[in-house]
Amino acid sequence: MHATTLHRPTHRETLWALEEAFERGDLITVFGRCTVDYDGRASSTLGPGNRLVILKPDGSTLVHTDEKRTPVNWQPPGCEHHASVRDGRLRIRGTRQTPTETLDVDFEQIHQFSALSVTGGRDLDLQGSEEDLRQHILGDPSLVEPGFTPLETERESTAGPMDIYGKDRDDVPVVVELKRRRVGPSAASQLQRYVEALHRELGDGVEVRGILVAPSVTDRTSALLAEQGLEFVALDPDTGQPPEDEASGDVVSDSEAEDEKETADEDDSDV
Amino acid sequence: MHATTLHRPTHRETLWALEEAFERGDLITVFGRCTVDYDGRASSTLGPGNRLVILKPDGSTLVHTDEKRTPVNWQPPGCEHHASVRDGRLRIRGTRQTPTETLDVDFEQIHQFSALSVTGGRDLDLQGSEEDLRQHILGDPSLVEPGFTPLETERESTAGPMDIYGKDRDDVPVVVELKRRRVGPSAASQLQRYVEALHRELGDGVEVRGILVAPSVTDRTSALLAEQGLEFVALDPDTGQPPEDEASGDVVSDSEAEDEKETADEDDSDV
DNA sequence: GAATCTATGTCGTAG
DNA sequence: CTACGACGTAGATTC
Repeated sequence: MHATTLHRPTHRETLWALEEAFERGDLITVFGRCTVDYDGRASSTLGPGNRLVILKPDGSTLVHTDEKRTPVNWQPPGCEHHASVRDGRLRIRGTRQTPTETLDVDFEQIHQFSALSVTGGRDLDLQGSEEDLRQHILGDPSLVEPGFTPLETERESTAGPMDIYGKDRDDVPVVVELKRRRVGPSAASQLQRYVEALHRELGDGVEVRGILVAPSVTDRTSALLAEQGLEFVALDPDTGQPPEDEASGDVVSDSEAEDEKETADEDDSDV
Repeated sequence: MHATTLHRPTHRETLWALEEAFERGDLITVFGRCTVDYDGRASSTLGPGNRLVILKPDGSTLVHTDEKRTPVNWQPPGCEHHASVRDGRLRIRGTRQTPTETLDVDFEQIHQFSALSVTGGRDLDLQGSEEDLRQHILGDPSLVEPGFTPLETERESTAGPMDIYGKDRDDVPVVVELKRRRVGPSAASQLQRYVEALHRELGDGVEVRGILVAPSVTDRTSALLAEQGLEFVALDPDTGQPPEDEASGDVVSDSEAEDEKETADEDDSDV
């Protein structure tokens, strides 16, 4: 692990440092006053200002201002970084193909340069996804409704793959569409497409049910589902259980507060 | 403008520096070996590794590894930053309400701390958006089809607002849905929802046309549109013209190459 | 590569 | 606040 930092380097010093950092595969940050030009799927220009530019060894490029989670300009992974000095000014260019896109960062002044070696520990363990919800249901299909039997996941149709395909207690085909959060109209339409595709596949005379499973649903979407003869089942992706009624108050255990107290002593400090 | 950097600071030194930086409203970067725990809409844990942590004065928090454009963990704007030292270890916590979410970054080792004052120049000028496409069409409605007359944009319906509402040469109502890029099935469904809503509003006997305008369309979506009696018009959001046939080769002007040559001299350098 | 869908999507805007 | 849709969405998966 190493971290090199240059304070107020010249444009040319930064170019040298960039060359070495590219070579080492470092994660690079450049803080300075710059303009940004992007051209590709769309195009944009950004006037002069102080920004934090991040260059990752996988080709990702991020230009961050002091606001927002999303970079003001960027380049996705796989782009090629290229730095140059023209008329004494540093330019960092990121280019990619398919689609052809170019991002130019032109520096007026460089306040800080850093090259950081970032390695290891990249795998995230995430819970509460749509996949979790599916596992809950496959483990206990009656969560959808008593007598429901899943037959297939990702079953193909002309409208694309459906989340869960199965039959109800009366052997009526059922399409289940899962969403990890409150659903809007697009989810109802998506389910509708699958139901229609199955209708065509199995014959117009065959009944096909469509069930949308999500923690909750908006009013308009609820109406849309009713119109289309689709059903809704409320399930939480974390627990696989029907979500708490919003009227019920939160029950908070006091164990966490005790932990805080235990670890606090005069050597500890807060900001 | 200022930029303070600490090289291999202690956890406690970093805490002090954080306090001052929060106070000043700086953009903060902390590079170090850390673990990350997130709990909120979903929940996740991330084992030890070297990462770049960015704290913005608007409350945004980003944890970046050496890969991907998207941070491995984050907190959106509006969250509150809080730093503390427990048992000699720095913890940075970001919390927000609605929804309740907590992000904890626990440091084993801090390789570098920086506080940067980032101000001004935040306005981006972006071209080639859906709004551009709309302007092209309103300026020359015949781009959709000869005789088309736009009557309203963002016209409300029970299915939500439609991009352009108008009439064709025979006074038949037309819903136009705009997309800035190649469209998939969801766009067809969206248009279908609007057409159905208009049908109900104007009476089932009234003919309503739906036209999807985008640079191109996938095959399955094309079939979906045909089934539903919807139409497609190919237009490029940049030019407002029918997109080039993919068979036609790119015509590249050589002016850029000349520019490069002009500005290149022995003082200039590339990486 | 193209197509399709999920996402702790994020972001803007209207109600 | 919520709802709804756009986004240079990014990212994963499948074909």
